Amino acid sequence: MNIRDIDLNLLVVFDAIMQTRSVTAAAGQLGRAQPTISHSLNRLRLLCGDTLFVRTRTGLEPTPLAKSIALPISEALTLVQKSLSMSAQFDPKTAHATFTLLMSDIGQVGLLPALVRRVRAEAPNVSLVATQLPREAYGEALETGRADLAIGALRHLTNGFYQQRLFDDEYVCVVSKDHPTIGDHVTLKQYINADHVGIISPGLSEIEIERLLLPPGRSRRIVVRVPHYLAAPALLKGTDLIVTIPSKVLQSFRSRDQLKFVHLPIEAPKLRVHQYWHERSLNEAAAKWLRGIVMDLFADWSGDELIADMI
DNA sequence: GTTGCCGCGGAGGTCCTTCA
DNA sequence: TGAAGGACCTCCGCGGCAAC
Repeated sequence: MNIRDIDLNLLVVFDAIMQTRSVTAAAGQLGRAQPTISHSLNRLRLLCGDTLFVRTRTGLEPTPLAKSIALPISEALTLVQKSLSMSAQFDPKTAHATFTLLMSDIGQVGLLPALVRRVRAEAPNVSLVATQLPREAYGEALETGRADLAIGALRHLTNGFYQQRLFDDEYVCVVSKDHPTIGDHVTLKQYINADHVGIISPGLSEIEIERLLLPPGRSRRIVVRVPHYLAAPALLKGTDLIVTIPSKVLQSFRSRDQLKFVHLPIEAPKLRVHQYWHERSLNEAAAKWLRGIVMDLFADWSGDELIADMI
């Protein structure tokens, strides 16, 4: 028997006759005419090479073959029905799912704890995987489904991607508390002449950051580059280095007592943090639920409640 | 790759008859 | 009484093809 010859509706008819032990009753159950069900049964008989049901005084009695395939067919139909309805709706209370989120290390420290608490409260069988990829790999990860959501300032994600603003942040400078030349504020001359720590951010490239923060034609001297924000405090202590970071990153540093922050010497545009997803998951119920949770948690987020937990 | 058109085959419906 | 099946009709899905 070739699976291509099987019409799923024939299995539905078989299941209905198995339940009712009657062609007429099966027709009533399925909303079809009695001859229709009879025709369907006939096609099934030809496909299976078996009469499947024989008439007796008490109704249609299944043959041994019909009895042997009844349970697998019933389970298969249930599975198909469940699978189709699962894609259309998502019940967080009962759903088993794993979501992969792309976010920076600081996102994992600052944003993830609140998200985990919320997800565990609403969806006990849902797991989260937080990971960080090179900037150029974010798009492909979302496009192929290796990741469900990305959080950050990922301005390079445009065609085929959707975004939703979560909160705004601003850049600040951080230096060692005993910095030899920078006191309570930093001048533009001091900022440009200083030796900088560069963060290899998955969001904005260094060129984009320079364009945002510095007057045209000016550049910073970066003497050390690190891939994680959390590496910055150790590099700053006892040195004359300076790092430019979003203010919420500063709040996430556990040991801030040996550091001080100063405002930028120029008026820099706000850093807009969004959640990003690919159009493939635009209408997926599970993905919509996750985006709703993230939006609910971090829209106009101050971050204070999270920082309070960490200090 | 998508869309629209056309022809064909098959499934479903009704009506009716036959049979167990 | 209810299942099976024949005759006939309608409708719909699918494949092939062309155009974009």
